[in-house]
Amino acid sequence: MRCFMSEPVLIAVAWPYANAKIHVGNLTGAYLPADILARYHRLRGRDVLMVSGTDSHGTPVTVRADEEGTTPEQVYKRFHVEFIELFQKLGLTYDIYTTTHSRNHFDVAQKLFLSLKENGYLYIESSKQWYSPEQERFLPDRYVEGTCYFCGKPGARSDQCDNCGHLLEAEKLIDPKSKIDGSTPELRETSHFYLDLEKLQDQVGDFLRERQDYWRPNVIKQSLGQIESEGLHGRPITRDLSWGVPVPIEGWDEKCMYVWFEAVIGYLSSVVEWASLHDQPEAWHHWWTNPESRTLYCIGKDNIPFHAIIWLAELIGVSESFDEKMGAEDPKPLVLPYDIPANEFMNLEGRKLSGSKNWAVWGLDFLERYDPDPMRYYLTVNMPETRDSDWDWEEFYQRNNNELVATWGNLANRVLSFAYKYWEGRVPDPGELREADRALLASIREGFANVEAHMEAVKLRAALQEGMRLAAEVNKYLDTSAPWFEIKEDKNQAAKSIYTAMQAIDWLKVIFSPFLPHTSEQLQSFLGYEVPLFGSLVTQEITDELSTHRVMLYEPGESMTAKGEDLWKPVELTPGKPFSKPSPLFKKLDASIVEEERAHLGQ
RNA sequence: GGCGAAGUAGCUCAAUGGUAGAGCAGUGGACUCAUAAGCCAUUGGUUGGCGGUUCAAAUCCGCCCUUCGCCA
Repeated sequence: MRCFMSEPVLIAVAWPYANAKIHVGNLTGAYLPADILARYHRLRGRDVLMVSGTDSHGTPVTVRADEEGTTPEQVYKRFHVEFIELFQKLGLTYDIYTTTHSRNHFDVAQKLFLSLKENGYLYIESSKQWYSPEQERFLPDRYVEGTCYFCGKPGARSDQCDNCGHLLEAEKLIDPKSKIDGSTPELRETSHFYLDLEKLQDQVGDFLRERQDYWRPNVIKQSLGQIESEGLHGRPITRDLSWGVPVPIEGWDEKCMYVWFEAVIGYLSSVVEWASLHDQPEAWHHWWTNPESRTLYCIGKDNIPFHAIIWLAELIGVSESFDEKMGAEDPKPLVLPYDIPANEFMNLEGRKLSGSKNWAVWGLDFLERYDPDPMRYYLTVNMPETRDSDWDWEEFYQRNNNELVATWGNLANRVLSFAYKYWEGRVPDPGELREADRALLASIREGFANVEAHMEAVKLRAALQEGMRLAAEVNKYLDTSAPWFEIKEDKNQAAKSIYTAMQAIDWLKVIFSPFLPHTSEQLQSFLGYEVPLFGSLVTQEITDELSTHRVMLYEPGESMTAKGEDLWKPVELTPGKPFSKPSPLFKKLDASIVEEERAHLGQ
């Protein structure tokens, strides 16, 4: 059983939707920055929980299931299993990666829905929707096609014409047909619950205004801009659909909650699930009702309104009612977002990513040919933190060879090889350090503080850049002290140089570990540590009354970060300590990969 | 159409009113422990365009162009 004594940090990661593979844009936008933050906070000894899961419900999943002649559940599971495989290979340390299709999520989502209703933030309104008499069910807009009343072209969806771009009113669509069986649907009156955003808008606006100085401008201004220009309006949060979380009200069990309303609740339900899987069912409070808790939402810019407005409004509206429903004697409100460091998008070779045109670099496909750390490196130095960025194979190749291999990997290799050769695999004893040695170590020490500042501000590319600058500084130091000369004259002098460089590498290993965990662990073992920095990822099948679902869990195990100590600081390397013969951390890539990879695009 | 973000060296990005900088690429050099890696030096910019405010603008204001996201 784990004890939670330290500062709670919840890393809430966007939930991938179960109808498309994950590409580098998804990774750099949300999933990778989340893991970098999670690992950093773990190193600080904080009580980190990184959570997410597959967004499994909604119309697109049912559309695909219909097309493939299978069930929505099978469709979501196929993607879900692939997502987990990718995250595991890339080393994304989700404490729990689950799904919205679980009994637990249903319970939590329904409790939250009822809390909002009881607190007066839901209302019912009726509208006209397409209904298929043949199938005896309502049809989503995208199931109905007809002729556009603007441009006269057939094949227009009932809500929008792809030909002329006009938004359409369903009633006016000419000759509507169901895409499923070609039958003619009719418009019928139907009722739905709406989230009363008008009632919550002042509280949402005030909350955002208080965070103007440290949230990213894109997030704050977009949300406030909408509130201040148009104001917020009620939004329907239920659907006439069977694949989803049923509305928990008598007479409404034919309807489901709308995915955008329900999936974000996963940030809460996954923590509840994590707690119960670890036999500490009350532990979710540590992150969700504790005023000390910091919740960071890692998302892409397309998700900003759902998090900075709608989810925020849900949390404010629920207040302590959810805790009450969970049986708390002294119920507390849910914790509101500490930060939402949304990223922009990543393009590919100058063009927008497009799954349907195969204009994408797919995560799993990439990892069949390359290692995870080079991908993590390139995606971080190119992270779209302030504007859209671009994946360019030439640049990937250059940065891998010039920066990872040449500056950092080669530094570790040259120093450890030299030390291994002349000191028989033991850390040399430096005696008293010289001025230049102390100066180098002082600047790495300063590096911890610099990188820390960037990490706390979620400026990950600047943080990694600082790490590389420090690695270059060690290279410069070596060139000046030139231990390969010293060794010929006076081995004691060389011992000082090599000890200093090894010490620097040991520290840089920590600084780089949130970004490059696989190679930092390799260094950890080369340097003779018996315990790894981080734990490992495992999967498990969970069966509940609803279904069976796979979860991925992070297990701290016996790792250094499991102890809850602050490891983000220089620790002295013991002279005489045994270490092993090193091998290169990174592979040098051949220039030919650029053309090969480019040839695959768009095929 | 409304809201928002972005446009700076060949490329990727810094620089919140005070002489436009860094890394990579390019060019030149000395060295050899290391994955021919590393180190030193160096070329390169009408800051998307036009206008305005100011002693001073990449930065503030207005209009326009281009790209992207959300909403209608």
